[in-house]
Amino acid sequence: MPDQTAKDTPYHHGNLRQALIEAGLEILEQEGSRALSLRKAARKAGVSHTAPYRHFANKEALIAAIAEEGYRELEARMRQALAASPPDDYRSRLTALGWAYIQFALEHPHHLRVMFGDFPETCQPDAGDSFTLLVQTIAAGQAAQAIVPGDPLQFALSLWATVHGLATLLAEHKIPAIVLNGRNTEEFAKACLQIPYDGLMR
Amino acid sequence: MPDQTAKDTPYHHGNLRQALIEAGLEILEQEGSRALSLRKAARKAGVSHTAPYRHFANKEALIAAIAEEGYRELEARMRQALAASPPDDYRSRLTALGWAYIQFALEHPHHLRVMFGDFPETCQPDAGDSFTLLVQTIAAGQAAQAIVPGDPLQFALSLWATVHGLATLLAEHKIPAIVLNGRNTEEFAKACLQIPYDGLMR
DNA sequence: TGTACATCAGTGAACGCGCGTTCACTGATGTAC
DNA sequence: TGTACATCAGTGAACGCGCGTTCACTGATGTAC
Repeated sequence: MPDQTAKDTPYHHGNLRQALIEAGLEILEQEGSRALSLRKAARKAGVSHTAPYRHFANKEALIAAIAEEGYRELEARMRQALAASPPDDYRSRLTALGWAYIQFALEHPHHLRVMFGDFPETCQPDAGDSFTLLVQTIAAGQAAQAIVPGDPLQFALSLWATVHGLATLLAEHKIPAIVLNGRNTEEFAKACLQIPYDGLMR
Repeated sequence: MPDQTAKDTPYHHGNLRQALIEAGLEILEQEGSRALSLRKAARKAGVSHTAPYRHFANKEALIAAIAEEGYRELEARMRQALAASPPDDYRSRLTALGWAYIQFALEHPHHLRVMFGDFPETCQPDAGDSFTLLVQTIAAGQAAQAIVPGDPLQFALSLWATVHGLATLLAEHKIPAIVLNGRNTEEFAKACLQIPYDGLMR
């Protein structure tokens, strides 16, 4: 085992793969996805610019790993949000899911961009699990007679679109100030989510 | 006036600014936003790579012009969609607006990306006019007692988010195949839009 | 109608940069005996 | 417990590339007289 205290730059990094992913995430947060490069991630991890090739076949592979990390984080947040909301209030439960998604987007806008388009075919929709979470919540709501009958997949996708759209528009600051109307983001986002619950038409 | 037929590469291009914007759009469609460069646009327009600086201060300025072109095109499509739908059926009118938006996204996914984030602070939300179109439609629907009372800005934003989310998810192929369930895109998208009209909760 | 000249549009060489990827290499690690 | 050696992780030089931007320039245009 190398003496990490005496010589704090051991030849073997120890966990370079994860360190590169985290370096990539930092670059993403600080400089955006266009600045993300293998060389910069290596530099940030304190390693020569060819070392990443021990762990990733090429640049795309690093990006894919970063995207996967995002899917995992997003799903974890959504699970936590569900766990923390009242078991029988499906309106709250759906809102909690949506708000968790939006919070992630606001905290990591560039990460979200890597996950959903921006890069080539790299990132497959591994968002599957978070989506399943939403479908299950809707199905449970239907079983409890709290949600209208109908295809839960279809419902889930419509809600997902609303939340995803809201998340990206908020994260990119594309919401006109007039609409926000002085409200904070949470208040505003949750108000937007109410609309598909109750419906617009009469 | 230069003899364009005898010598078809006149020294003066004529309308280089617009030609560069169109070259940029072609690059966007064919190779995506990461491949968009001033030099490539110049090459495509058949001009030296420094010529663009006569018309754009820098790369960002070209990108901003391309984004603006997109806002204009999107607004035009939405206007046409409104004009072509029954004046008193607000459900149809809203769906027409949404479907026009989604069609634009499907035909020009990379253009949409340039318009809504992806690039730095370049692109301001000049989408204002298309958004206004939506707000007005909702307000008219309320005046006609077809739409529930409430802040039309809030309603518009929620619908916009749904449509925008649907558009980006479809354009990036992030919709799980199970959800599409064999339907074509139009059918599917319009079904998604019905949900905020009628509401999920009961 | 013809000419001088200011103005404008486009040119091409040059700059410095960071990138992805390859290659032959060297240092560290751990396992078999 | 000690040593040989295969294996693995990281190095550093080198490649070729396309990029944004600058600069002094040249060719074309149109207007004033």
